[in-house]
Amino acid sequence: MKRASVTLHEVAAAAGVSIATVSRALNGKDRVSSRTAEHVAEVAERLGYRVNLIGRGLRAGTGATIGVVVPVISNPFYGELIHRLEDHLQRRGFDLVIADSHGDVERESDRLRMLVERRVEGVFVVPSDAELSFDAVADTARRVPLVQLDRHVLDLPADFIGVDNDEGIELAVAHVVSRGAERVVLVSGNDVTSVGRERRAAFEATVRTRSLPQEVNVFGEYLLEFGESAVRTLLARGPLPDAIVAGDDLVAAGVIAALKRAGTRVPEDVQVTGFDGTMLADVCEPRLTTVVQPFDDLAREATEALVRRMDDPDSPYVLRRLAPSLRVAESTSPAP
Amino acid sequence: MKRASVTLHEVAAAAGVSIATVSRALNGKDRVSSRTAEHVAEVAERLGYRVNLIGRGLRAGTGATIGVVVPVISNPFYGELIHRLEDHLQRRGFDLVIADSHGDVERESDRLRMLVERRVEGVFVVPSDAELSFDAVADTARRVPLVQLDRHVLDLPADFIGVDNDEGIELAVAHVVSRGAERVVLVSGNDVTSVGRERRAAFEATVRTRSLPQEVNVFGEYLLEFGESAVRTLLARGPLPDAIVAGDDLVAAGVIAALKRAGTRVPEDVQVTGFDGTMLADVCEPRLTTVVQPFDDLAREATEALVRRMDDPDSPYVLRRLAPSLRVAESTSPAP
DNA sequence: CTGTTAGCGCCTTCAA
DNA sequence: TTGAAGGCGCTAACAG
Repeated sequence: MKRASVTLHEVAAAAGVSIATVSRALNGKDRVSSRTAEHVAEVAERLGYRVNLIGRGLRAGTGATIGVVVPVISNPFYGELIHRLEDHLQRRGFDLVIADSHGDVERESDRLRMLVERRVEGVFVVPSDAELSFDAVADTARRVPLVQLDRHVLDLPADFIGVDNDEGIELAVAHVVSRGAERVVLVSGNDVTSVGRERRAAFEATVRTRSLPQEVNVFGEYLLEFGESAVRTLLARGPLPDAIVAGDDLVAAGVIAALKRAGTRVPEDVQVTGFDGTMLADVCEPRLTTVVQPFDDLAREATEALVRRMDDPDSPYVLRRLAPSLRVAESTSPAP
Repeated sequence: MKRASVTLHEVAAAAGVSIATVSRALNGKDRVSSRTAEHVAEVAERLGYRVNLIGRGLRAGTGATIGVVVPVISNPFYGELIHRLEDHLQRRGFDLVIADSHGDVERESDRLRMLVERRVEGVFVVPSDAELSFDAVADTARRVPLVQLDRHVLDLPADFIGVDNDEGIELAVAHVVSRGAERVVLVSGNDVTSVGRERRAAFEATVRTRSLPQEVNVFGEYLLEFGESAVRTLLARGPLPDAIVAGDDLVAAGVIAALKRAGTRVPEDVQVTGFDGTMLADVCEPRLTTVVQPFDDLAREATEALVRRMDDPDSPYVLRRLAPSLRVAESTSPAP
C-alpha cells in the first residue's frame, strides 16, 4: 500500500504541462484554456491528486484554521457551543481545531501555544481561570486574533462574547420569587471563573435589592457531584430554602437528584432553577426551569468578532453580553 | 499592532549566527556549544519567536495532527469519546482536529477530504451511514491511516473499534427479564447505522433464544424526541410492554419522560434501560439502568490501532469489540 | 495561454 | 561547532 501523496509535479508530468498550469487549472484561474483545464482535471482525478494544504498554507502564510480552547469538551454546554461555532466557521470556509484544557491553566497555556505555532488565523478561548489565565491568553492575543467566549480574564484588553449573567440570574430569582419563594439560595461555581463571580455578584445584588433574607450560598465546581454535595451541606445546616438557584444545568441536576433522594419534593418543597439551557434540562425530572443561553447567537457574534479582529487588529475591543431567556418548566411552582 | 511572526531568520540575524544554528539550538540538538545555545534561546525568547509548524510540517512532510469526524459533537456520547481521544493523542504528541458531519454523508465526505488535504497523520471516523459512507471512507482510508470508531461501514476493509453491541443488548435484556419482564420492546436507532443494525439484530436474536413474545419494535433516530414519540406509538398500539430497552441514553431519557407524562410508573409499570453510560443516565429520574461503554478503553484501543496502522500500513485489519458493562440503577425493578 | 522562477519557514545534509 | 544550500508543495509574478 503506497501512501506518498501525488504532488503537482507528478500531475504536471503526467499531463505534459508545467506545474504552474496545473495549479492554475485546478484552482479555476482563468488564464488557462478550457481544453488544458479539462485535461489537467482529468489527469489529476486519475492520479487521485489532492492539494496539500500545508504547502499552500506555507505559501499563503496561513491555513484557513481557527482554534478553540475549552475547559471540558464533554460538558454538554461546550458541546453545544462548539457545534454552533463549527457551523458558522464552516460557512466562512474555516476549519476548527479544538483543544481541551481540562480546566487546567498549564494545559491551557500549552494548547494556546500549539495553536499559535500552528499559525491558526484566530483563536476562541474559554479561559479556565479568571486571573491565572491572564499571561497565556494575553500573550496569545498579542500574536493572533483572539476572542474570549463565555468566560473572560479579568482586566484583559481583548474581545469577549458571553451571556448576560446579571440578567440571567435576575430572571431566575424573579421567577422563583414570583412563584412564592422567600428564602432563595445560590448553588454555583466558585470565583475561579468570571462566570462564577458574575453569577454570584448578580445573585447577591438582587437579593439585596429585593430585600430577601440573606442566605449562606454554596460554591464549588460546575459538576453534577457538586450539586449533590451542596444539598447535603444545606441539609446539614437546617431547614431547606424555598428555592435553589443553580449555577448551571449540571449542578441543578445534581441538586434535584439529591433533593429527591432526601425525600424532598421539587418544586412543592423546594423550587430549583438551572442555567445554560442544555439538553440536560429536558432530561431532568421534573423538567428544569432554566436560563437559556442563545447558543447560536453567541457563536455567530463570536465568529463576527473574530473576523472583525482579523480584518482590523486595531479595531476597538468588543465586549458583548447577549440576553438569555427563561424557559419555565416543572422544577418551579406553577403560577399562583 | 504588528502581527507578522518572528522567523528563524530574524532570530539568527539578531543573535549573529546562521539560521541552521538557531534551528539546532532551539531543537536541543547537540551539535551546538552550550554558550551559543543559551544565547540563541535568550534572543528567541526576547523576540517572542514561535516555531512555525506549517514550515516544519512542510519540511517533515507532516504535522503531528489527527483528525476525527463525528456525526454530532453536541451528543454527550461523542463529547465523552472525543474527550478521551484527545487525552490519549495528547499523550503521544498529536493534536486533534475535529469535524462535525451533522450525520450527513455529503458533509462527511467534505470533512474527510479536508483532513486528507491537511495531510493529517491519521483519521478517526464515526461513519454516518453504514452503506452510503462507503465511498468517502474507503477513499480516505486509501490515503491515510484510518480507524472507524463506534460505527462502521459495511464490508469496508478498515480498522474498527467499538463496543460489543450483542453483549450490551444481551446484558440489558437479561437484566430486565431477571427482574420479571416478559414483554420486552426495543426502541432504538434505525438501520442507517451499523450500531442500529447490530443492536436490533442482537435484540431479535436474544428474544428468540429466550422464547420471549415477539413484539413490534420501534425504530427511529437517536434523539430525545424519538424516545418520546416512540412511547406515543406504543401507547396507541395497546397495553405497554413490561420493559423498554432503549437504543441509547438519549432515547431512554425521552422514553422515561413520555412514560411519566402518560402516568406510567417507571420501573413499577414499565422498566427502562439505556445504552452508552453518559451523564444523561445519572440525570434521569429514576436514574437509568444503562449499558456502559468503556470510553477510555475505546479511545486507547482506537489510538493504538491508528498508531499501528501508521507504523505499518499493511498490518492486518483490527476489528475490536470491547465488552460493555451494565450499570444498574432505579429505572429497572429491584431484584426479586 | 503557458512556462520559469522565486520564495513562504523549516530542517538536514554536506562542507568548512 | 558552525554555515551554506537545497528542497518539502504550492502559488504569484514575470516572461514569453
